[in-house]
Amino acid sequence: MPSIALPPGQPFSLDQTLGCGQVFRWERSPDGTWLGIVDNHVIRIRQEGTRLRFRGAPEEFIRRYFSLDIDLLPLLSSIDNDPVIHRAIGQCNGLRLVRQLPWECTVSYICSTNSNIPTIRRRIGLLAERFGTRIQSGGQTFFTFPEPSCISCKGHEGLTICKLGYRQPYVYGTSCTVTDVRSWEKKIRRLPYEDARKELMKLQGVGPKAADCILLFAFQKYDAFPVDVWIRRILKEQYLPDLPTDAPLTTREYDRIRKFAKEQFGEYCGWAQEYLYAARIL
DNA sequence: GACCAGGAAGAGT
DNA sequence: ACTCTTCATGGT
Repeated sequence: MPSIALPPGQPFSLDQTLGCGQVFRWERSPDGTWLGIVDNHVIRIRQEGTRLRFRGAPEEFIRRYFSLDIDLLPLLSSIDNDPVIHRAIGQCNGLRLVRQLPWECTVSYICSTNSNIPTIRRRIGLLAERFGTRIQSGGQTFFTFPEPSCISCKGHEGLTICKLGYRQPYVYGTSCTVTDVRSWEKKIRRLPYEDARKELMKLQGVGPKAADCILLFAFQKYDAFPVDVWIRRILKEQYLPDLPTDAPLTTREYDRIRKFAKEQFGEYCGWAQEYLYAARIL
């Protein structure tokens, strides 16, 4: 089994990284081995101290997916600007943002609205089972995440068994809009954060929160700061006590929070968001 | 059964 | 440009 030696001074925690809620198609077995489907790879990976043992994809793919090329300590010290984020960083030692595939990430966060993580995971799994390509690995069957044309091929009723609820027409509509994933991806990647955000929000089912998640998790726009109910709660408790409690989050409040986060944490505020989110339960 | 979950669209104003 | 309502599903 191939392995990667993590260099000293380059913190990485597989459990923090895959367990923090940024990805939906990874599962941890009791012995600590994670199994995930990324693109057309069925990856099995475990961490033994400062060594990663893996199967199912080339080493370079693993390094890139887990952002092992990023020098984490300077990045963290750039956001480590107050006691609250300091504690979150301490609690989530070795958490890294991964580089998700844009199309899968987009559909995932369309499916995420007003839902909890287990439900989102189930929807993504159903989409793959229904429309993805079969992969055999280790005597088991898995499915890739489907291309847009595969999702839309049977009309929007074909999606019903995936139990997307009111998100079904959004996934269908967006699949019809993004016919050419490669050029779509290239177009978004080329744009700076604010422009890319506007472009993504043209897609059905993609609002401010989903757009920010897609930009942060799939396009490495690290100045994106997704605001969900948890982040809003944390910011109200720890930073902005005058935020309204339970009224629906308006565009103006969302933008105020984004602006605050950028000023408080800097150009890597998206990483701060993920540390705060991951530490929310602790 | 009420309430919540990594919100967004559409109508009405 | 703001406010209000509705949306489908599963877990607690």
